[in-house]
Amino acid sequence: MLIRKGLSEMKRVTMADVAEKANVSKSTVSQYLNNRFDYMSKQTRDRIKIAIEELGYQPNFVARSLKQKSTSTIGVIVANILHTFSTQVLRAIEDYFNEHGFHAIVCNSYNDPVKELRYLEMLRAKQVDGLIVVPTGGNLDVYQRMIDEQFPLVFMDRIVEELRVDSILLDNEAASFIAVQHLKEKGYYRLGILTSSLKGNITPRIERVKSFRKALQMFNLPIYEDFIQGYEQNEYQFRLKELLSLPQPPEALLAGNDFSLMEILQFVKDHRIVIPEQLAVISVDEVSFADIYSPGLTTINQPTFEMGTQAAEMLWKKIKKEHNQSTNIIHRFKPELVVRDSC
Amino acid sequence: MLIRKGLSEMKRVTMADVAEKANVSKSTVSQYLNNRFDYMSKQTRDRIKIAIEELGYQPNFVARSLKQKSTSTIGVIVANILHTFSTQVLRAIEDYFNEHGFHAIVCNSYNDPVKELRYLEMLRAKQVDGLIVVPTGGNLDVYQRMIDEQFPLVFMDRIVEELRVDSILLDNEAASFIAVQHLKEKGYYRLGILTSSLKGNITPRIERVKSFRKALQMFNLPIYEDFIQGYEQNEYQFRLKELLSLPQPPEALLAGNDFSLMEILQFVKDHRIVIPEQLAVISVDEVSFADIYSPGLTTINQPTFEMGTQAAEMLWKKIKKEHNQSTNIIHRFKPELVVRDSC
DNA sequence: CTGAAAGCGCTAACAA
DNA sequence: TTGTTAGCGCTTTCAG
Repeated sequence: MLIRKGLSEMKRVTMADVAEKANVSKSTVSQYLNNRFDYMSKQTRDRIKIAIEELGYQPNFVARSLKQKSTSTIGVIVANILHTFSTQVLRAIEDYFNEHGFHAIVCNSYNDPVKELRYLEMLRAKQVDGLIVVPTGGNLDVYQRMIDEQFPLVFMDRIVEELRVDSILLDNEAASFIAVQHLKEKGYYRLGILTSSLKGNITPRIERVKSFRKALQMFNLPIYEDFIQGYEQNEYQFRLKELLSLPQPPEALLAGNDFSLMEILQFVKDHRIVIPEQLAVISVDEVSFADIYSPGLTTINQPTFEMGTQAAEMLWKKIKKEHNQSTNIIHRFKPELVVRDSC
Repeated sequence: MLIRKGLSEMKRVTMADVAEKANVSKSTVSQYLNNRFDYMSKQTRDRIKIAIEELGYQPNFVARSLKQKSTSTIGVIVANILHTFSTQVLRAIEDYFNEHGFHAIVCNSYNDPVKELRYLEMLRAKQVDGLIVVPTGGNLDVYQRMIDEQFPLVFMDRIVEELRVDSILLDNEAASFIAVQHLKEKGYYRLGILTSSLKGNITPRIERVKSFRKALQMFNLPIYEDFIQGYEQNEYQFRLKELLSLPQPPEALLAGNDFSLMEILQFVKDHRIVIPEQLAVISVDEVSFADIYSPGLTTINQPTFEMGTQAAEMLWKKIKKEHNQSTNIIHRFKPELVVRDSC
């Protein structure tokens, strides 16, 4: 892999070195490396093989990328890799692209459009072949330019109304409907949904809240606006206290995401509330401990792997030009109800 | 960003286009982009600025990488991104490198040396500037060559005896000692440790089991070999059944990792065992639900962020040649006991 | 203060 | 069947 020169001078082995050693030209070596054996004599092939092994030659993909205008690398920008949703989706994307010899550069925007912009620019400068992103909602102009250029792009989890981009989302309406239907069947009457901050227009939160209301109507249940809330991180505990101290508190709560579920469970524990007798609980997003918690937690699961795989496949087709770039299909995935004992 | 040619021909804007438009040479544009303004007249600077904006020029990092032999990209190979440990470490690495304008390509080896090898080769071919890896234990020759070449490399979580590589690990001995000490103080006498398969020589598992025995000796507690086990994934439940059906079952169990903890809690739930009265539980690795579980789970936490940051910093110094490449310091991080109610 | 020219390592016509 | 040649887009001496 390295050629020793003089005492300690090192130099990377290049294709030229291989060519020289094998007594052929660079282009022949290039042919060899790209498996174009069609017109190559067994002899030269062997000579090249030996030369490569003896020198420990390893191709320089960067040079190849420059020439071919393709890096076999994609970029993925998620909000925060610490969220289960992100990791599972990432795993699926990873697995898919690795099958095709591609790699992924992973970035966290932390929901900050400024960070997002920096990543977008660097990733494009690094010539990634495509991008899968959970968009913050900012940087419309940058995305629009990408769309105009037909740059392969797929959004996940969120919709940006102004942009025509194919997007992968949960069918959030179905999630809310399933929850309400299940709760009604179980005999609960005063239902609520609690999720993270509604500021910032995060699609899944907005959609779940909105369609929760719609579902209540549809199932002829009363709508208590107090029970339909997006809380800031630090207000959950005292707001829950208020909520459950009401003369007519909610009988059942839908946690709009795993974070909200944790907060609810924290409150339940601190106040020795019995689930489901005193408060029924159901949540969107599976959590690792749904099974082992007592009582088992009824959850509405997102098919995260399928969603990640689908995003990857769509991007792949765009990269390979097998797919029209400028569609904006919203792919909705059905959530799945897993009934346990919390409602 | 694109120049329209004829009817629909598109062409990426290059430095040459900017140079032409601004009436300067490519090298001047290059100077500009690299902030070498020292000897540049205000005029040319402005002209270049305008030309860049009007053309929507974006530098091609690949070309730059080829010339400079540095990609500002590192590779990270973890066993499985779905593990909490991996995500947290990854986050820390990400954050650190982004501060320095670097990006990370993330790969999952799934503990498979063959996959690991493929990744190593591709990442090197893509000319990453350094590598952080949780090694499978295979591919010794490849790593040895990297070491010989002084390629920036840091290991995490596992030691490969045969290789001189700087490594970041938990002080596993301390973890076992803390557990045994705490359990003894709480009055438990018959102690056990359960962890994942001991085949495959995975450092943390081996070390935790080994030092658990040592700790028992040190604290004058009896050693029951039956209670010191590495189970395969599918045998936990029936082995636990055997274990807890013994005339003298363990009074307390240390879960060697989060996976083992889940299995224990599953068993506990299925058999209505009361923690800590019938069985005390403590675990290495924090889990998200330690607080909200009833009873709260006493855990021995790894400082994952610090570990990730340290790995990143070490790699950074090696990349920047501020650090000797060929040391093999094992950095041990102290775990932290968080007492809750499960023992 | 700016430009000319060589070259990073590889690919791909086109020749031979 | 193999070699020659001309770049890919950028950086970097070295001249001017």
